[in-house]
Amino acid sequence: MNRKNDRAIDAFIRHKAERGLKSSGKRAFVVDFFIRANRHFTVEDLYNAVKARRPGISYSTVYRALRLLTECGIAAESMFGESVTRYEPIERSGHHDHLICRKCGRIIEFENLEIEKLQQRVARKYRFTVTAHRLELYGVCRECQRPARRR
Amino acid sequence: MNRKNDRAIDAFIRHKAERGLKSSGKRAFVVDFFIRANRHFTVEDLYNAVKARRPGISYSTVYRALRLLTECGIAAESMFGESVTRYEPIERSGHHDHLICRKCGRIIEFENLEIEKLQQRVARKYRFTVTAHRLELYGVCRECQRPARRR
DNA sequence: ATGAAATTGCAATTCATTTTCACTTTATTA
DNA sequence: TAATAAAGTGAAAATGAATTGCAATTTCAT
Repeated sequence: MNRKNDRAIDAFIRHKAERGLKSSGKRAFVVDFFIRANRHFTVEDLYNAVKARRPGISYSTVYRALRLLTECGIAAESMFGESVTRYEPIERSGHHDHLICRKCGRIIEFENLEIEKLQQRVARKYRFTVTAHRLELYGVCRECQRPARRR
Repeated sequence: MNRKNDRAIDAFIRHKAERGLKSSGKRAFVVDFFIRANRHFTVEDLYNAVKARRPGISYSTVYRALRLLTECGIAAESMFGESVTRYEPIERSGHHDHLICRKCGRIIEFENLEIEKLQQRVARKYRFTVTAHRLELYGVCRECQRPARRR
């Protein structure tokens, strides 16, 4: 949605102002690209995607942009037990969880409000204020099971 | 209690046999210590705890022991968005999830069968076979909220 | 007891990520 | 608009957790 992207970009601009940061075309490009893509990226993924459209942006810049995006609440880090960190728009991460196939690496997103409600209930029980959560189910996806399987 | 530890140790011995591994007092000590402690450790934690009781066991040995424990299903890796990996007995990890305080780092365990059931339902919907899962709620724990409440 | 194979410790290596630093760009002020 | 202070940048170096190579040591089936 454009609305959502605009909100994210506003948040980024606000964050820049708060921290006394200056503008930069390169960083803006990365930030914009990330927000518009609206999907998860590893740093490498994002770097390559950005490079394809606009060469001359370094890894450092991508890392630094991603850090800012995380700080201002636009992106969220997620580590699926891999060695690399993935980043995804927080609007999404706030509302979905993941099924992760250990065979092919596919990541399926799902959301389930009932589970989220139960999570809140658990937190309340411990007088815990939840600011973020992560739910991941690891296993084997449908396709990877195909070679005939009983049960 | 003892039953469970025995089962874990049996599993380890079985795994050793399957893979043609030999015995080693040092490794056995680490494995035993981990199983008996029945809690989560970072590699460093475990290394230090082991060293206190029995010096002369290297980091490498701890790492390698932990890898074996993971391979044979006794331990599970879990990364709480920190830079280090934690390991915990899988008997536990299979049945509980975590509340993680972002202020003090405290980790509270909880279990909730309803959530687990819902997870299974989600998996079924996607024809996904779940072999492991992870649910973490991040936020601020009860104690860390107490002194707060500023002006 | 022998010898093939596993284990160990240390150092070296890997790999993702972060930081440093010399240089460039931005933006505020004069 | 020029001066200037501060942020941004890329490339390389540094960091830090985890892994690995290797020589020396230990295990164990024979």
